[in-house]
Amino acid sequence: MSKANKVTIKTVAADAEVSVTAVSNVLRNAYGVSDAMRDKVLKSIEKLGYRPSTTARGMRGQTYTVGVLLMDILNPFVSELVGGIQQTFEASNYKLMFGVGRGERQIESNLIETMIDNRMDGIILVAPHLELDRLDHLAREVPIVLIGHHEPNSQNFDTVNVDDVEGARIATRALFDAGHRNIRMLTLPSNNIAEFDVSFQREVGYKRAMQELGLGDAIHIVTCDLRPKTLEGADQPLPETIRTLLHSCDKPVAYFCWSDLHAIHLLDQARAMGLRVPDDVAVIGFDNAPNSALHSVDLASIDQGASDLGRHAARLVLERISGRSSPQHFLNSPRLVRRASF
Amino acid sequence: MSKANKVTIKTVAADAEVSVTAVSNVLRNAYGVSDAMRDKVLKSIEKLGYRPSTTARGMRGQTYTVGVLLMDILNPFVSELVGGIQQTFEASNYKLMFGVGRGERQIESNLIETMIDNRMDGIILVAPHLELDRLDHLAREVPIVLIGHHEPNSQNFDTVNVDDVEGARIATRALFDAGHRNIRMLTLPSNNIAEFDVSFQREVGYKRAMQELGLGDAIHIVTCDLRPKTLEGADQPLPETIRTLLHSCDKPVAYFCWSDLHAIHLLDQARAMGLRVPDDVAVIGFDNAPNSALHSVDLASIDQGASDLGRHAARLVLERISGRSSPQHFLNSPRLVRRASF
DNA sequence: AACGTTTTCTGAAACGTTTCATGAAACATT
DNA sequence: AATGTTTCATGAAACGTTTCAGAAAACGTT
Repeated sequence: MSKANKVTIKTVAADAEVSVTAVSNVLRNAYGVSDAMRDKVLKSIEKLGYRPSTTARGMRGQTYTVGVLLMDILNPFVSELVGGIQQTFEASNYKLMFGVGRGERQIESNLIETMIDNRMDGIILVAPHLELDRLDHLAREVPIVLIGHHEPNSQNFDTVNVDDVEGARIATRALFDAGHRNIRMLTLPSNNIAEFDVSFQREVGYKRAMQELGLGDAIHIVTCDLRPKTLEGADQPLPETIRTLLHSCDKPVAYFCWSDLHAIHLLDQARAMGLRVPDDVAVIGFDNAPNSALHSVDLASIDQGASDLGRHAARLVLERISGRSSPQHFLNSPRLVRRASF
Repeated sequence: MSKANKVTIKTVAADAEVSVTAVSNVLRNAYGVSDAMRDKVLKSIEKLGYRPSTTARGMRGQTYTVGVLLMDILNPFVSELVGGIQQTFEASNYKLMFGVGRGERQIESNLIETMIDNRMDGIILVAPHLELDRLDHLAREVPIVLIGHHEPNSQNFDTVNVDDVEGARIATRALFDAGHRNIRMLTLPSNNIAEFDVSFQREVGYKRAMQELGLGDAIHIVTCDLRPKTLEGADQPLPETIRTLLHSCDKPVAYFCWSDLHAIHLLDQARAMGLRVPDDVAVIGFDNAPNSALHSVDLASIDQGASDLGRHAARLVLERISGRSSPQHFLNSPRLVRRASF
């Protein structure tokens, strides 16, 4: 590829007739550069179209790059989140790079290692499947902020979440207030769930609400897996499981779903089976995905304020990069978006 | 953060009692290392948990990292694409890093620069809004493969596409064969569209099919913008525009939509307005998004074979990294997925 | 005028790799 | 036994930054 005409910090220094150090100082607007100096250097940089090499920077100082590890790319929650993160970063001079973990521990771990190998200045992890000690270990190497992962007592990294317990409570109570007593929760199989997972926290909220409503004996949690990652498409709930579920349960029934990912399919299958919504089957989901607002879906859902979460996480990681070491744990308030599904 | 115990290539060399060069050679399995040497070194690497620093590598040789620039993250087509890319990369020892351009030229350009600053070994661009000369310029710095961007004669980079013209023809003819004569196309406003864009190519295919079917006089292309990027959520078509569209046109009408992104909303609004599908309004989309298969959507669509495209692009970029310089332009065959929407 | 501060600037070392030039050892060919 | 060829191993230079230690200049204070 390219050859000679590579413009480095040396080229700039020569052109501006100053030292290399001076250019570096201007670049990082370090202390002790005169206005005259800055002008000269900036002019040369502009003229030559100079861009500092991130790899070279990484050898000594910062890379001005932050890594974001996403579990899966098609989750609508993730899209909104990313928007929030980007918004905050636009105002900074840090760059964002993303990794896509596809929900597999091994890939996630590799990606985090890669980010560290790239000397990224900080890392935002979205709903990682990693244990506390592993996270603590990583946090010793690089500032870490978690989104969608509950470790409210961790000392070495920050967390940003919606109050999942409260969100589940709100949904469950809303179903109750609408007259439902046969209220179930649909979530992921427990073999994939740990206490720090959002779905676990939502189960806690559901159970707590049921107790409070005097329905402790009616607590009923059913599970439905996502389709195995085919790499051919998005994660989708297994439609057969959902059909069986709907066939086998007494009507009327109300479902609080851990995610719109499931809720939309539940609603869809219910309608396909000719069940009346919300009279026979009522549903409230979680995440308020864009598709939930479609007329032919019309799914009520708990909104996390994902872009808010993204903005907060971005702010926190930038704070940590500039020195903060005390942990912060942010909890957003969930909001019920009412639609005709209950 | 971390302190002394940093394990570098020197540490490994010392531990294995060999030269630094030897370790480097083993790492890149270069020519001329004895089995004994390799064993010793690998053992030390394993023991010490050594990982080469990508930034340091970038200073001289390769970084073993490939960048992927996505336009927008929530497009279902993108998700499938990424799956395909990742699948191919798993077998290599190259890593992937993603950038999200949100369809804005400025952000896209910055991200590409960032990837070059990071000395990435190759770049895959998904539907970028960049002109040929700019791309040619970039291709001199780094191997480039484009997905969803038609420059079939470019000499300096590869392209990977579905045959968009043919896809549009298939859809248009399918509507014709179903008895429709009032066949329109719904696409993006032309101010955002260039000849290299997939939507432009689909327009070409639509027009060509109409000509072939003797409906040249009935060619009718209508446009609908996507919602301004609020950063608060996904791109969505403007519902008002779509409603106006449906109100104002004679029925029965058939729409070929440039993307399911629009088609799903068109279908949704049609049903919300009480129009009969497919008798009053027939629709065929493009991309075969996962949601199109929902019972309450049931949208026929042109499938691009996105994961195939991803695999091809990945292969091509790896080939270019290992030296190929002649251009390759791959065209996938589109496939109509029949559903009740027409 | 002498002295201490502060500001502004610089050369050189350091970061962790890869690559280059070179040489020693082993092997093959006469 | 002498000579060429391959294989295997190495020390040192190079990559493009940041940072360290310190010099020169400007400024304030006595």
